[in-house]
Amino acid sequence: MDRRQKKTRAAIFSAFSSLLAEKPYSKITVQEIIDAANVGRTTFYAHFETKDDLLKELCEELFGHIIASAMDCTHTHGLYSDGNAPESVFCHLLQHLQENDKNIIGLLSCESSEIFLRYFKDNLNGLVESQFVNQNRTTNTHIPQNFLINHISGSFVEMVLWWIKGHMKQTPAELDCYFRAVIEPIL
Amino acid sequence: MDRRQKKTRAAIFSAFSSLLAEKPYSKITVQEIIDAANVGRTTFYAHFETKDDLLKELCEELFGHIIASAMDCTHTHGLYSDGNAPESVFCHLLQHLQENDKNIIGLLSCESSEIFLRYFKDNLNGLVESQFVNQNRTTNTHIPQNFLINHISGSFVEMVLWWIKGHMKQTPAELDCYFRAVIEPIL
DNA sequence: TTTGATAACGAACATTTTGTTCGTTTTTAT
DNA sequence: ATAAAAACGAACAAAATGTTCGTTATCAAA
Repeated sequence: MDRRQKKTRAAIFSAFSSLLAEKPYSKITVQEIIDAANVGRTTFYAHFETKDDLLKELCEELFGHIIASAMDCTHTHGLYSDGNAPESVFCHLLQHLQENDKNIIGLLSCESSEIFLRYFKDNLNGLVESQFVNQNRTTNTHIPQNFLINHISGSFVEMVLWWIKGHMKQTPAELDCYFRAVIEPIL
Repeated sequence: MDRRQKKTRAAIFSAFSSLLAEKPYSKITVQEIIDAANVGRTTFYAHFETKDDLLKELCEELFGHIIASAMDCTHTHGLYSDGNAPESVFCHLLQHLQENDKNIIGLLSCESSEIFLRYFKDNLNGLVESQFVNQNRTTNTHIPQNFLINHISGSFVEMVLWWIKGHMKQTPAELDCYFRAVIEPIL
């Protein structure tokens, strides 16, 4: 990709993120994004069709990154299969979040966080599912597998939201411990 | 409240709900709501400040109803404290949803369902919390109580979403059974 | 270092949406 | 029957959207 394109793309993402920190998504106008990013009106529309499109692309950049990294992680360690190794996927994810790459925390704690959470969960669902099918599970056969998958990824995302809303007082390891406590008993 | 006010309020809510079934919240204009509801522009703005305000009021009407009814339910039965009575609060909630009063299912299955889910969860959190404090719990003291509260209401809401997205194949009793299976082990 | 391609730019534009004002008509509650 | 209040519609300014077009600046590759 052309260096200029990368630059404006980054500028728009950055401006958009900043704006999200101060006002809800619905109140942000394209004009404001343009001004904050210091790009021409035409340029904005050359990159993104609409504001919604911009949001979608930002999410893909954000979560594609994190989930891909977690995917690698699951190749070596299972979901939670091998004892209590701190290298569990969920702990890995939490650490990744804590590093706050691309200001993901800012976005997950802004007024419009639900939008991002939904993207997050959709991506996570795929990851959890891919892990589940590789596991030969014996218990709880009366409960649909995709119910469990949904429960796990849903709970995780809700936990992350709780964590961030409480200003991230806990360490990833602590959180992981909590999460184990509510998930492992049902596996 | 004046009969005329009730009528226009209902007409606007109804029109808004119908529109949500066909397009996402962000793409719905006040003009469309006005046209669908057959009310004057001035009238709309006499009732609601903005589209967001309309959404908020609708949610309050929807969930205030359901949660209040569930609150009554918790006075007789505890959260899940008394064995496996089918009259548990969660089962009650699910039944209430299934009745589809005020087309709540339509709203929870539309493209913009996340918005409603968030309101739902916020209301539910209060309900779960009020039940928790009345319980003298002994186990899992190392896990923060509000983590558990968040986990329970979060999981419930995610389950409801999963249920609706799968076209509500399960009965409320079945769902309640699944939910018990993932929640009771940690209580 | 030239050069052809392409990205960014800004000004201008029609169109849509928003939110408000005001005078009139209709409906309500008493 | 009547006074109060609600609904109405037309008209309006202001703001936001999305597109066009000709110009300028930057890039990548020869």
